[in-house]
Amino acid sequence: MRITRDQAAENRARAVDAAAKLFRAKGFDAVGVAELMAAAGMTHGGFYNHFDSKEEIEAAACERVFDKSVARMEEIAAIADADQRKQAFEDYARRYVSREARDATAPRCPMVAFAGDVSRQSERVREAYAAGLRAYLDAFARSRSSKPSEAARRRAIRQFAELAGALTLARSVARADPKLSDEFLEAVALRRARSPTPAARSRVLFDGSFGGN
Amino acid sequence: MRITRDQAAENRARAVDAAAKLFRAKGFDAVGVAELMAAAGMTHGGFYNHFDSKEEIEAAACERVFDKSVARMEEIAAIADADQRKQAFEDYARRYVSREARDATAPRCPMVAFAGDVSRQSERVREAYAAGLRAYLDAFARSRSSKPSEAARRRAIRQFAELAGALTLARSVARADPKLSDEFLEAVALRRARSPTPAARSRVLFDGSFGGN
DNA sequence: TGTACATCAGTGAACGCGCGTTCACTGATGTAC
DNA sequence: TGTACATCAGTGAACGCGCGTTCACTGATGTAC
Repeated sequence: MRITRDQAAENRARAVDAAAKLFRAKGFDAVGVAELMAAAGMTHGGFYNHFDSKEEIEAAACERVFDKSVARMEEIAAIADADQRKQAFEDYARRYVSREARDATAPRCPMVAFAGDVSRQSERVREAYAAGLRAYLDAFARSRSSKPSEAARRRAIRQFAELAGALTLARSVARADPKLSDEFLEAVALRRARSPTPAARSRVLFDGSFGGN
Repeated sequence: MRITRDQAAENRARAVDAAAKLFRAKGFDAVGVAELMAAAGMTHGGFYNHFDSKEEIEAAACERVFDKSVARMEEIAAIADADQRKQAFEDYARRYVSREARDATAPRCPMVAFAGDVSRQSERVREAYAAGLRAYLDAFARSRSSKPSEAARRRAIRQFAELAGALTLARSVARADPKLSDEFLEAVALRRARSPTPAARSRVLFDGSFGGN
């Protein structure tokens, strides 16, 4: 039964949304076309009306995830007042390594979700990922500092590597060793604190889990 | 045709070795039992003489990879002279984010190879991974500093997150954007240099690629 | 605006394929005497 | 030490299953008059 063009476009968008979430949660290869279409409220047969292959929805979903992350980072970079921007950035970083971010089934950060898998995916997906990472990192560096320089960019890259690394490692042992997992989050969240009390430590992680996801 | 017990034990060990390499290169799910056995010079039918399931060889391979990494880290931690130990540790860190490490098909570091996938694997594999990460991180912290303290451990964790994060990110865009990939390696390798010349930069990355893999 | 028909988004069965696992079989090894 | 037989590591065919992809079909939509 044929449906309206608008309805068809909505159906495609729902499939990409479902893919964005499922791929982040389980990885590209562990999610089948039938599962994607079912999550979008359809059956698998119609998949190829919208996409020429599974590869295409992988790339589309990857772009979708990056679009959201980049938009969020751009918002922070766009804050005119330097102090306010710094505050917004630090809030972002604190939430990035919060328990809530770690315990989410599907990581919000495209790098945490995809970095390990993407080099084994098709060129199309790798290109979408690389373009996304470039845009994200640029916005990240601009959010951190208003004066662009090589040194500032290197500091931004190092800080992002630290954040993404810590969240990835914290997620990797979240179930098997929750205490070790917490250590990864705390070590990064407490970056600037000298010798925090246990209370301060849990406050940082608790606050980090607030403020939306 | 029956073979000697020693030969059988060797065959099992070869299978685990092959698995350690193939799983690091392609991830657990992308390597089949038949491929593992073929890499060890056998056919797939005999697999269940050695392992009760694919899960078991995944856990065994994970342990094997960690054993090597932990042993290497322990060697550094065991160096009595503080200056020599510091030097050995810095060499290790520099090689960790070298181009050679990035371009290796199978990452040597178990965290870089497995962190993204391990939370989706069976409990057996997750436990093997968590035990390995605990041992590795302890040795890493001891290599960095002889005076154990909470703060020193947090610094060690942060540095390891930075190293593993940078290598993971560098690998993720190695083919699609080699320049961006280099930036991740350089930003971490040049950590202590203030404003390095391009020559110094490439020297660091070049030296980093020496000293064995 | 109303009618007639071509279009095409979605359905569900079917395809070939590779996966993890099982199994009957082989024949040299390990063991009992 | 020599013989007889049970053991069992390795082989390769076969299994059920889920995957990505294809296809004949359906029927409301979009279009031409």
